[in-house]
Amino acid sequence: MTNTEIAAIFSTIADLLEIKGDNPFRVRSYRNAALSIDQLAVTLNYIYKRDEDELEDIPGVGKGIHEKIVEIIKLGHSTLLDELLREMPKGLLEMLKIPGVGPKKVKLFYGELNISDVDALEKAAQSGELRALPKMGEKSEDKILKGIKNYRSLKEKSGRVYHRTAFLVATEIVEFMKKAPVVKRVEFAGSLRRWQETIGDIDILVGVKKNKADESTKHFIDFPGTEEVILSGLTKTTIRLKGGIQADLRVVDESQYGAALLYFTGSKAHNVILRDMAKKAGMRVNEYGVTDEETGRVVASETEEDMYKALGLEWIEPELREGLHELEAAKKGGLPKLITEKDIKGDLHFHSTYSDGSDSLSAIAKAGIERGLEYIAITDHSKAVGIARGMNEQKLLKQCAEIDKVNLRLKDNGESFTLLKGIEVDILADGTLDMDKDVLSQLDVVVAAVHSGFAMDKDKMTDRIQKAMSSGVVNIHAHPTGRLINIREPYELDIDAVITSAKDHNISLEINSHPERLDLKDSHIFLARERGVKVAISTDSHTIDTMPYMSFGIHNARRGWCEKRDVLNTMSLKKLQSYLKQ
DNA sequence: GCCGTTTTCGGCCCGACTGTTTTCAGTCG
Repeated sequence: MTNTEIAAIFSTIADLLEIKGDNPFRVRSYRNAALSIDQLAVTLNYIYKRDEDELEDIPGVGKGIHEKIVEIIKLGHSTLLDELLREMPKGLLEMLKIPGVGPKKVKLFYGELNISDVDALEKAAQSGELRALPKMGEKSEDKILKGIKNYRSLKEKSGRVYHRTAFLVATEIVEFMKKAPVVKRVEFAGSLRRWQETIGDIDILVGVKKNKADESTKHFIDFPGTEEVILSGLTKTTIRLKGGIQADLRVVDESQYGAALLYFTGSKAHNVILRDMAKKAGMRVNEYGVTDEETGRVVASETEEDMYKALGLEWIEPELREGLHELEAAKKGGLPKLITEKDIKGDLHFHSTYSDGSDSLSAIAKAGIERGLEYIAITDHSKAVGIARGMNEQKLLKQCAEIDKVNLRLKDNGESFTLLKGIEVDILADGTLDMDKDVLSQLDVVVAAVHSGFAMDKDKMTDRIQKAMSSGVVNIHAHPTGRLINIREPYELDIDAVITSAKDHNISLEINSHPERLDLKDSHIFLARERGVKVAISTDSHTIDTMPYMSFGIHNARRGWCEKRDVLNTMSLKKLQSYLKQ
């Protein structure tokens, strides 16, 4: 069973215990453990096999959850969950997903009216049965009906959107908010600012001059993309946009902007740990500042730097704020110096008209120069990928000759830009490469990837990739897990073993920057980096229009704690060429 | 159920908004 599946079991246990009215701190423990397990870079199964007791090194996992993990690994299910599901129907869990319906309401509806799923809840709300219950009225019924409608339309779209999708809308909102004269500062916060791969809703933070909150709220509601105002108070407003995404606005006094930005950037786990640390130091942290408990004086609020500093911490990059190791590192002054956009010197995965790309070699070179790159590796598909017009040996050699010509012309024109000869060669089902080795060894860079046989079992797939890695000609292993976010699960793979092989054969793992791929994902990047494996941040562009996607890969690398030295394509052309030759 | 620079018990982040009530519980982030 995967970490995500085991995390889901604990999360479900937490929901059911909460409906039952169990100790809220026990509920929180299961929820924390679920979060922590889902963010883990190694599999629970791997830890269990290596040394069972190490399970308790996972934050939020103690004796009780340790035992339950072992039970799930051994039996394939949890007896506690089975028991809870005998007491309460599964449909109650779905009811929790309706906005405005929480555990107490679910318990009330189930206990008093025997409502056990969303359909029954809808009927009861329509017939006006719910208003007979304590603390329920007509408005509550309306709210639930609306909530059910939204839940159903979102369910079709999986609820979370790609970072890029949310980013484009959020940028529009930010620009719109800047037009209001009362708005002194505005930016997006939340998972968007942390560059999480998918986004649940958009958080916008606005700083205004004293007592000007309502003007900015009015302006926000007038955003042309607004479909419906869900709630609106003095400092907090939520709207639903026409595409279905929800956007939250928070308005604070500009003198408290840093405190609010820190708070609304999160993550929740980061905030919880931060507040706990503050508490131990006699301070209280909220969205308005850091307060010294003893004197009652606010000691920081204006900037994030001030906030962290007041707690004895370095400023932490948003991408690191996941409540994993960053606060400990900040305390010791041991935060990484994250890679930035300007560290990138080239792109090592690019398709041209020689396979399924839409631009010519010279157009790609021109675009590379315009973006200030030193090099782009042309890596078209090999023949196994028929649908992408993959190349045979002959065509590849022909392409190499044209690359030489383009490079000569660039040199004559005084350009310091080079196209590298490369390929994205297929790793066939048996682990051999889809191209003659003698031809491959003539190239500057060989990118290898799996494009078929995704349903292979875990051991076979792992062997297949390891065999390709030991071929002696591969430099980069592309989109290592094959996932498409929200579309296709990664293929079964022992990522630990693949990272070890990459290290043994000095192969770089790709961070594919396409917003639907982001493969490797953040936690695997962290693991690779820890083991000393370099990553290559590539766009896998099929048109020059997607070259800006590099930015998504960079932020993903930052989420994996990558510094400049961890990334292959931060090397200058000269360095890279001698590195690849070795 | 977890956790420990006030350790093995007694805590556990903090505040806004809503709807239903007359002071607050429930939900959300």
